[in-house]
Amino acid sequence: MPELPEVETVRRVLEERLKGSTITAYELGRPTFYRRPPKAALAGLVGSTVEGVRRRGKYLILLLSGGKSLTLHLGMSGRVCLGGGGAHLRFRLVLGDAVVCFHDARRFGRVGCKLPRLGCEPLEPEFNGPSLFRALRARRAPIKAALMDQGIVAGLGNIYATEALFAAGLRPGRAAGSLSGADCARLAGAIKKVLSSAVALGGSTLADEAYRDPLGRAGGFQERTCVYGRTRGRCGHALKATRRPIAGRTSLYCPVCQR
DNA sequence: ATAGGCGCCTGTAAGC
DNA sequence: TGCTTACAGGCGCCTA
Repeated sequence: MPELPEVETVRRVLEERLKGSTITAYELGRPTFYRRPPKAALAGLVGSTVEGVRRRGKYLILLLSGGKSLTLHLGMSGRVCLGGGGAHLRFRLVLGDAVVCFHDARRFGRVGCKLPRLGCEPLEPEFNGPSLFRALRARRAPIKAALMDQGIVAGLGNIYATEALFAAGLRPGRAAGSLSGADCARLAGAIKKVLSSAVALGGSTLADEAYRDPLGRAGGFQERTCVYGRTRGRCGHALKATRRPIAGRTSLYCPVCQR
């Protein structure tokens, strides 16, 4: 599912391909099927030039001329494709010769939404052991739920929260506020390491093929996971699932390596 | 303010 | 073989 590394991979391709292009038309998918983007988000779209593509957490932001911008969220199954058609078309942008399609089978994605309050960008320097410790100290929720809370850290979902907790040797069910400064330093480092390695590999394309970059290329991180999607950990130990799901998600961990 | 649960969705896979 | 059911999960909203 598109998390920070997948969205960042999409961002890089879009920025490279679209920067400097002017939007000549757009098209909405079946409006009875997909909720219409807010009118204000579409106003003045045609004629605007793409000045850059940003990412904030799991949100993509097209920066447009005239101080405008257009946000995209891929949700669970959203895919951005350069050119071509395909099923489940939600939104299409035409920029001269270039065409960008947003396909969204499960309809959890968003176009033109307002950004909610988001926490730290985990790959920025302001995210570190001390800032993570401050953000978690008063929390009683399980650490994994806190990591997937976009208002605390922006961009982590089930895959990368699971992998980061393994890398830091922490169990997903542990109360967030019980982590020491040293735990937080280790965890912040693990998050940066896992995310940057996943970005370098172009994200994760799982068995369901839900994610591919805008040129149709699969990611490579799924082959490097230690825990997620495995029955036996990369460490060689049998993995366990927490007795109850955390934040509604099955949560795998290694009972030997994670304490 | 925080935490937990539900509903939204459909494609895939497992189960009978 | 063909049907039904469970599961996947990001996020907004609701309640306590």
